[in-house]
Parts: sequence; C-alpha cells; structure tokens
Amino acid sequence: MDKGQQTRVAILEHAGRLATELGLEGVTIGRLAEDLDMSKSGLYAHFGSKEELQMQTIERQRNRFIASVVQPVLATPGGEARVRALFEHWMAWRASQPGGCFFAAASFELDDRPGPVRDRLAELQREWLGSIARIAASAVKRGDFRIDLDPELWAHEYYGMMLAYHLAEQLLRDPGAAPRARRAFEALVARSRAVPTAV
Amino acid sequence: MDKGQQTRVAILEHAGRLATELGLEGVTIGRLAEDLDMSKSGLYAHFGSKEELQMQTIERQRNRFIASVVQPVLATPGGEARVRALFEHWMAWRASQPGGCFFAAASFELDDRPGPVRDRLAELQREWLGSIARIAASAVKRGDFRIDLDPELWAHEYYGMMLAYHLAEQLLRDPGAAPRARRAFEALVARSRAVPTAV
DNA sequence: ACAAATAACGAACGATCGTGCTATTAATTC
DNA sequence: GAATTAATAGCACGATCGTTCGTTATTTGT
Repeated sequence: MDKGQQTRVAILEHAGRLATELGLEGVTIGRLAEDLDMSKSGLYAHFGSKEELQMQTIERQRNRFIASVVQPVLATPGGEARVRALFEHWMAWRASQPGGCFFAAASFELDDRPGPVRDRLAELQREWLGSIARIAASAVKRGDFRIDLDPELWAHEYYGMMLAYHLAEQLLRDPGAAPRARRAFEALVARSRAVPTAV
Repeated sequence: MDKGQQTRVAILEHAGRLATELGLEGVTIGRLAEDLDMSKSGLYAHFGSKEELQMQTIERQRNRFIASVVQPVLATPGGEARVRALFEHWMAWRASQPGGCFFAAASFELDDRPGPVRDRLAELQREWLGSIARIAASAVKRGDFRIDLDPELWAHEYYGMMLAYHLAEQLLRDPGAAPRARRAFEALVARSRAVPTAV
C-alpha cells in the first residue's frame, strides 16, 4: 500500500469514528485535518469533495462491518446458532466505536436529506435487513424456528430491538440496557422456536 | 398572547418542523430568519443563544406531543384499548411532521453530544418509556395482558418496533413499512394477551 | 541517483455560522 | 394620544465552513 492509500485509510478510519459521535455532517474537513496533523488542503486533495469523503467513509465502514459481522456470522452453521452469532457479533461491532453502530447513527441522521449519500445508506440498510431475514429463514429451514415464521417480520422485530438498545445505551446510558437487550433477544428466539413435534 | 409570544411560537413551530428533516443542529439561525422573513438579529433576540432556541424547540414539541398523544391516550380506558390508542396516536403524531417523529430524530442525533440539550432529551425519553411501561401495566392489571408480562421489556420491544418503522419509512421509503408495523404491533399485542381462563 | 509522479502545504476565496451592538419601528400601557 | 416598553432591523465581528490554486516535499519507478 503506497503512501497515499495509507493516509487515505487513516483519514477514513478517523472520520468513521468521529461520525458515530458527531454525525456524518458533523465531521468537518478542518477537524479531521487538525486531529490528523495535516493541512486542510492536503487532506481535501484525497477526495475532491466532502460528499466523496462521506461516500468513502461509508464504504470503509461497510468493509469493517462485513469483516467483523457478516463474514463471521455466515461462517457459523445455519439455524439458531447463526441467529445467535448475528446477535453476538453485532453487539461486539457496536461496542467497537465510541458512538455505537455507525450505520444506525448515519441512517437516522440522513434519512431525510436527499442525495447519493442517503441513497447509498438506504441501499446498505436494505441489504442488511435482507441478510437478517435470510438468517432467520435459515433457522426455519433447519427446523429450529417455526415453519410459519415470517422472516421479514422477524427482521423488523430484531432490528427494532437493536435500535431500542442503541438509544438505551447511547442516549440514556442505562446500565440495564445490555442485559435488557439480551433478554429481549432471548424472548424473540424463544417465541420463534418450533414447537417440538411428538415422536 | 402578545406579539412577542406569537412570533416566538411561530419560530419554534418552524424550527421543530425543520429539525425533523435537517436535524436539530442543522436548523440554523440564518435559515430560520430567511424562511420566516425576519432578520437574523431580530429572531435571535427571542432566545439569546442557539442552545436556548434548541431547548425551547424541544419544549414546544413536548407540548405538542402531550396534547396529541399523551392526553388522548390517557383519556382512553385502561387495558388493551389504551395500548391500541397508544399505537394509533403515535402513528398520527409521526405523520404530522415531514421528517417523522421529532424525538426519534433528535435523540439519535444528539445521543453522543454532552450538554443540557442532550440531557433534556434523555429525560423526556425516559419519561416516555416509563409511560409506555405503565400503559402496558394497565393492560396487565385489567386482565387483558398476561400477568407475568414485564412492562419494561414490553416498552423496549414496542419502542424498538416503532424505531424500525421510522427507518423503513423515512430512509427506505418502503411502501410496506406501515402495514408491516401494524402487523408487528398486532403480533406484539397477540402474544401479550392473557390466556383465557376456563370458566 | 535522477526524473516523473504524487502527496502535502500555505494562503486565500466567498459563504455562512453564532453572536454582539446600536438604532429604529411597532405594540402596549397609562 | 403621549409615554413607555418591547420587538425587529442593520451592520459588523471573528470563526469556521467547503473549495481552489500555485508551490514545495516526498515518495516512487527506473
């Protein structure tokens, strides 16, 4: 990796971290340059526009997300085990950044500001919700979850639970947030299980 | 109401509306003044600081919320009926602003920015979660909901469902969002119900 | 080691940010 | 209707925003 790439990555990494706290719009060229001991213009030259910086910040976070959540989860055998892996890896993911999950924060921030950044975020969220649904479906197929379970509805419920947890942790700083999220998850899994068939 | 109060209210009303789309930080004095055909300084004099403007914007939205959600819901007889009123009035509330629920948007935006604004938002969210839990508890007391139902956990699940709906509607613009939210709500109510006791 | 390529800098731009002042105009009170 | 108070406008401030440009360092490939 040449010099250019490696500073670019350092910038994007820091931008991602800042964005979870200040919002994607709150990450300013001047602030980034100061934090990284660079000149504004030197930093700016890597992207050519703030929008491009935001786009690349998103792509960088996507890569991190794939590496630390998607891949490990898909490496877990399908069924309830994979559903559990989904929960555990996502919890670790959100703890890896000071402001929690990058995508949760950015999605709520930009949900009403038209443009390519919003479009990309929407695309990724759609993908992610689809992945969750497929993971639930794999548990149905395996016989772990009820045959009549609706994977899309399940994804909606699961995702909502995680968003409520985000708020309880980041805004309310509720020490009971994590345990409650675990209980909510366990309750969701429990009611999703197939009733054991008589032998 | 004298002239001062009535322009102040007009400012706060518009600030609230804008905040659901641009974020609370995105509502700028200049933008507000231009939209309302006022001078920046004239508008500014009503508040004395941007933080005070944000605080009063929050208070104004709180009043709107109490009038259009809390009061009608509490006027409904306790039990499942009140739980349903909660859902219906909240759906109407979020539809009343272009960017959806003001508090959902502001809470995610400011969850990592220390200060009195964040503190106030956290306080209101805590209150609101408490109210939801009490509404669920009223349904337990009435015998509509299971006796072993945990109202706090119920509030967490209900609130999460609403947040997932916010995202599906605002970010994804998914036409199926509202129906899915309804189905998720009905499923939540159904599994919360008391099993009918044999007579 | 040298030449070509690229990364970083410094200074400046117009715009806008929040925030002061001082005047002036409008609304309220007597 | 005059006197007083309150609301609004005008102008300017220092800071910061994203962005551009010309120049200087530094890395890279040969």
